[in-house]
Formats: sequence, C-alpha cells, structure tokens
Amino acid sequence: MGNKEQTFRKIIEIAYVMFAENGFEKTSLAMIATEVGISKPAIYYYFQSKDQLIAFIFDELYKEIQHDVAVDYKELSSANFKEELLKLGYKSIEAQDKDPYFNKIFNQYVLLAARDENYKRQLVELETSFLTSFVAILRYGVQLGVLEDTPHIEAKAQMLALVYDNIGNFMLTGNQLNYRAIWKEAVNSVIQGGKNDKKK
Amino acid sequence: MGNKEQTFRKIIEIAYVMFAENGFEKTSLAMIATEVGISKPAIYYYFQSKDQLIAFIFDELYKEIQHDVAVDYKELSSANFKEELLKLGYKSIEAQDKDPYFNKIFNQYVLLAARDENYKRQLVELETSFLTSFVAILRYGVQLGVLEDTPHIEAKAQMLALVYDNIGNFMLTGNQLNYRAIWKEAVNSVIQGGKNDKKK
DNA sequence: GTCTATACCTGGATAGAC
DNA sequence: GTCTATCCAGGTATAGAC
Repeated sequence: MGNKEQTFRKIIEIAYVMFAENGFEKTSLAMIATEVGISKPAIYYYFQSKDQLIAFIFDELYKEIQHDVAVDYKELSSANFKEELLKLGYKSIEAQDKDPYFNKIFNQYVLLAARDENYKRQLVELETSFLTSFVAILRYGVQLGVLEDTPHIEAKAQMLALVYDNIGNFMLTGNQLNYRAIWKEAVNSVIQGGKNDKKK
Repeated sequence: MGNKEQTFRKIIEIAYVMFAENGFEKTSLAMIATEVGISKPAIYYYFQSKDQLIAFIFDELYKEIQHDVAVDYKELSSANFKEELLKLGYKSIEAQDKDPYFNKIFNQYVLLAARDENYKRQLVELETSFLTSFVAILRYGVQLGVLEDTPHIEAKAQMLALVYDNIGNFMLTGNQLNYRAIWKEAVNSVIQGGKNDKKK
C-alpha cells in the first residue's frame, strides 16, 4: 500500500468517526485535516469536495451492508433454525456495542435522503433487501417445517425486521434495556405461532 | 392574540417545517425570515439565537409527546382490549401521514442528543415513559385476564413498542409496506401467547 | 503528493435608526 | 417591533510554490 493510499484511508477513517460524533455540518474539513495530520487543502487532492467525501463513505457502507445482509441458508436446518435466528440478533447487538458510530452516521444519511434523490434511492434499496431477506428466512423456515405456512408470513417477517432494526436505534440513545430478551421474544412470537414447538 | 404573538407563532411554525425539510444546519435564519416575511434581525427580537429557537421547538414537541403517551385505561376492558391496542397503532400510522414533518425533526434531535446532554436527558425520559406506558398497558391486560402473566411481559411490551416506533421510521423513508398488517401481527403475537383466544 | 496563502462566500449575530 | 447596515467567524475551494 503506497503512501497515497495510506493517507486516503486515513482521511476516510477519521472522517467516519468525526462525522458520527459531530455530524456532517459541524465537522469541517479543517478539523479532519488536523486530525489526519495534513493540511486542509491536501484533502482536495483526494476528494473533489466535502460532499464527495460524504458520498464516498456512504458507498462503502452501502456495499458492506448489502454484503452483510446476505444470509447463509446452508447453515439452517429444522433443528437449529430458531437458534440461528436468535444468533443473528445477538450478533447485531454485539456489533452495535463495538461500532457505535455506524448508527449515528447511518441516521444522518437517512436525513440527507429527504432532500437527495440518490441517497433516497439507495436507502430504499437497502431497506428493501433487508426486509426481503427476513421474509426469505421465514419462508425457508416454512419449508423446513419449523413454521406454519400462513398468508401472514410476510407481515411476520417485517415485524421481526422492524424489531431487529430498532434495537440498534434504541441502543444509540443509551437506553439500557435487555435487548437480548426483547429479540428472543420477537423470535419466539414468530416461531411459536408455528407448529410442533418443542416443550421447553 | 396580539401582533407580537402572531409573528412569534409564525416563526415557529415556519421554522418547524423548514427544519424538517432541510435540516437545522441547512436552514438559515435568513431563509426563515424571508418565508415569514420579516427581516433576519427581526427574529432576534423573539429568540436569542438560532439554537434557542431549535430548543424552543423541542420543548413544545416534548410536552406534546408526553401528553399523547398517556393511555386512557378507563376505556380498556377484556372485551375490547385487543381492538383498542390495534387502534393505537392505526392512529399513529394515520398521524404520520398527516404530519410527515414530525419524524424528520425528531430524528434530528436524536442526533443532537449525541453531543448535547440536555437533549439526551430529555429524550431518554421520553423513551422511558414511552416504553413504560406499553408495559403498563400489557400489565393491565394481564389484570383483565386477556394476557397470561409471564415474567416476559416486560420484554413483550418493549418488543411491541419497538415495532410501533419503527413503523414511523420506515414510513419516513417512503417504503410502502402494509404497516397495518405488521402492527396487527405484533399485537397478535403478544396477545395470542395469552389465554383463551377466541377462535377467529 | 502536500504545503502556504488566499479568495470568496455564507451565516449568525449586533448596533442603532425609525 | 422591525428595519438597514455591518461585523466577524468559519466554511469551501483554488492558485501556485515546493
């Protein structure tokens, strides 16, 4: 990795953190440059503008999320279905603790989307594939025989997705809830509506 | 209502809409003043600073929300419990359609809270009473005999609250889902875990 | 590839007239 | 109560040296 590439990554990583902490507007390029250890105009060598830096960070997040959202069906069986679904939520809860910046940044893009068609389009895409993957998981559960085949399976999946997603938002506020218990309830409520639930 | 009071309200109402549409930072006092039909310095006659205007709007929202969150228990009976719970969600879904600004503004205060202790304190308060009221409703349901008394009642209530809350966020993005169906699933999943469910 | 210097603008805020 | 005029800080962005 050349020197150029190094500075490039450093700008992105530092900007990511500062944007999350102070917001896009309250983070000036001068602040970022100082933190990186270069001068303000040097940033313009790597990015055409502040907006482009913001957009670049979004693109990276976008790719990352679309990658993460893909579920590995091979791992799922009727025996471990519920357990794997639980794990999915637990993992996200732990991830939030590790990278508290993600949600803060992401929420800002949601706000930007209100007045920028590009962000809006991409965010709707993300949301859609997010919801779709939950529907797909539950449908697979039906196939495995863990869940009953009801016409409400889509609504059930979306409900689950809403809980999954909002846990992140609530953690952001610093509200200390038993998120694992909440997720467990959500999973239970979807699966227990299913058939032949093993007695605990 | 005097002339003074009139201009005062007009500033607030216009600022509310513009803040929601463009964000706090991208809405300058000059823009607000033009829209109101006065000059920029005239705003300073009513508000000490832009931040104070933003804070004032939050205070009004704060009071309004705390008022709305209070549930009327007298209306609830074992016969109409589920129905009333459903209505609660439906009402919120319709409200969102009517005032699309609310969620956009509110999300901005959530972001501000990350770097302002006052906002943070008040938002946690709101969130707490929001969650508490859902717990209270379900506990009342237990009392009415509509719900089974499990130790998980708190987690169930919080799950329900997360769905309720996140429906608003998803509507914001413009994602067209069957939100009523999702809410119905959530309510069903909480109540059907209860006892003596009437056959459909 | 990164710097210094600087142009240029916008936005918040104040002074003081009416 | 509202205006005109003005100040000033801080922002993005560019020119040009090294």
